[in-house]
Amino acid sequence: MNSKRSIPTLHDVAKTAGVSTATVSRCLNFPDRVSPRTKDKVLAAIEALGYSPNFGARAMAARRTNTIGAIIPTMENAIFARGLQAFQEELRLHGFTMLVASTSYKPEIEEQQIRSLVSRGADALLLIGHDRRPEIYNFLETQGVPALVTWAFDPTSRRPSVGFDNQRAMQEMATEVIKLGHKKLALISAETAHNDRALARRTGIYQAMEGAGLSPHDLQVVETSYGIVEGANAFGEIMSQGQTPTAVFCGNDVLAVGALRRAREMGISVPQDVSVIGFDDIELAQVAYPPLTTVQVPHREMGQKAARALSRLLLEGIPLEPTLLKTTLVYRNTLAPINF
Amino acid sequence: MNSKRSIPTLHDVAKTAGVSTATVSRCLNFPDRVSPRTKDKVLAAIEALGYSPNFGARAMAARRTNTIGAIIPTMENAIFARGLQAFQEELRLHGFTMLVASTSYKPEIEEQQIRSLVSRGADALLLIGHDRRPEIYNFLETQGVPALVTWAFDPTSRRPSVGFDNQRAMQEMATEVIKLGHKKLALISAETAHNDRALARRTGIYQAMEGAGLSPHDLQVVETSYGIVEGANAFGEIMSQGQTPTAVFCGNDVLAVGALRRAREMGISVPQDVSVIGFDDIELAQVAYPPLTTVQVPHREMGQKAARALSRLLLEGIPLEPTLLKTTLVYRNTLAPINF
DNA sequence: TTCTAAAATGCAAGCCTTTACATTTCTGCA
DNA sequence: TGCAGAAATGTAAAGGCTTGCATTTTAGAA
Repeated sequence: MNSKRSIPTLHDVAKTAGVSTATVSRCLNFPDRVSPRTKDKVLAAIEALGYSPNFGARAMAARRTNTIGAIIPTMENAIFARGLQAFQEELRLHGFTMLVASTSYKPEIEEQQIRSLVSRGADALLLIGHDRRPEIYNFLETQGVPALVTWAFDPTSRRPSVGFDNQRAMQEMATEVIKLGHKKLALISAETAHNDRALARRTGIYQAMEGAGLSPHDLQVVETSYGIVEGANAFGEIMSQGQTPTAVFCGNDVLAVGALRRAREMGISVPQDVSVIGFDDIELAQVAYPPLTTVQVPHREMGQKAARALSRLLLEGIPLEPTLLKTTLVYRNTLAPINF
Repeated sequence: MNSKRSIPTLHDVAKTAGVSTATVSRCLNFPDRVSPRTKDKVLAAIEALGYSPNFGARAMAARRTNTIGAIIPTMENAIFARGLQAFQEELRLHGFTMLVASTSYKPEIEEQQIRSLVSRGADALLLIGHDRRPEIYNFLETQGVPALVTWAFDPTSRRPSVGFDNQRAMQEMATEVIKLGHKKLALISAETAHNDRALARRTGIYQAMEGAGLSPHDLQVVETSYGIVEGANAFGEIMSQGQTPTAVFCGNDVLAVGALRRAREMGISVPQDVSVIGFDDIELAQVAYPPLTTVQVPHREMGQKAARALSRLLLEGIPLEPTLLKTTLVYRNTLAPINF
């Protein structure tokens, strides 16, 4: 019986409170345009009926959903989980809800997800990295859905982003490493195919090498997918070649932790025999043994600022501004000078 | 000019394709109820116009949003990130999108978020744990929004859940620990106030102790909030008392990793001087040093099964069934017998 | 070729809220 | 008390899609 009673509508509330639907609507959306007496009646009716506004109708009439979509590779990567968490918390403060979709790093899935979230009524989108087909950007434009790029900052791109300069950050780190005397280098990179962040990090190393007069051939690059085991295998591969490097950069901390583990298994001491450098500074980095030298990225700050920028755009019409966040080199125990 | 052109509607597509709106709609929703020739025309029109269905209208007309809400404490906790990731992936396979909200472990925020997601049109909800006010469950019922509880399994509750038995899992682990000769125990617990999972885990230890004839007084309990540092501090507190335990249970792996770290700082050897036991088996546990003995929980499986159950309910009307998932004891290097 | 049943398509009524505009009710002052 | 202007409230249209039902087209059998 209870379950058969249909869901109460604005109309029911209006009838119960003895007012018009317009008044009830105003009560909800502009409480001070309504007299206190009426407001009380209406709120009582809402309470009594257990009314909750119908989302579809609301979205249609108001032409907005107060929902923002976020499309990331995967939440299992702590950097995205952390950033999204901050993003969502900040969004909530401004009255927005977060829709989440993931791509497993596959561009086709990302396209689908973008379309899906747009047709799901997202008022705006958070995207990772700049690298996608222009058609997608066009689609977003015709649909009138603004998109903000994060986790990357490309000064040459005209699309606004809230992020950090992957290339510069890695270049700084590599410069320090080279200063310590390292000349034979390796990089365990995430797959660069559709990942401008991974690409930028690699480029950063090349630039540092060039600046120090090293040949690009002195960097051995292995690309691998994401995961501790994958990092371990890549490290194993690198260290079984003839010419072993003295410093191994890793595209992210997870790969680095894998490298560390394989090093231990192979009886290679870090940093005595080889230095290992991570990227991101997630929790894992400080828990790893030995604690990992890495590049600290302000993931939470990024999520928060992205949310703020988007709310301001949607609520006040303030256009998105490119925002560059700072990264920091974190020296822990996996990097040592070459003449140890 | 381009940007001024308004967003195309179903009607525009119908006109362009020379068919009725009903046909276009069917093309989108029941492709095989439409002749191939017509379908081609319509799809071409959709493509040409860059049409994407209006969500609000769709939701209103169809009385559903194909959106499922998930309300978790925080994505920064890897167990939830992992579970949600699997949840979202599976949801996508069935055509649903995931709305995410987080509570920071605060019941008031959870209530708000539940209301918020319901009014955001969530067709169903994923919730963590059983413990919440009956009013909330009533609200969900009047709104006709089914909710599925996860991360917990309470055989006495009539609400369906897809989860595991926290109490039983911890009891099994504690029984093993006691078998190894440990008699003085400690527990670094997550806050139990609004967390039935934490409570159940504690109860599990008490039950194992009772089964082995130990007094409840032989378990020293410290409650703390989530975090590595928090775990470290709790461990420090426990080990500075007169009566130090020989085994320290931790409510989760993160706390355990903190304990491990503080142990090292204090010069306490694990497991020689004291055993440390985690819960969850997240990545951190295997990376920790020494690798952590813990309880493996099938987070991904849980997310996936929850998604399946909910899709089946929404798509085919198959009611939710309580589903109990198995946990496993994972022996690594932080647990040793007492007469080491 | 004609007829019938099935398949494809069209028509039009909702779905529930917001909001511009119209109307009524106050409030305060002359 | 009467009146103007402000405040509160009401009326009704609009918003884009789905879907039950009606109609047309098609395919296959006679």
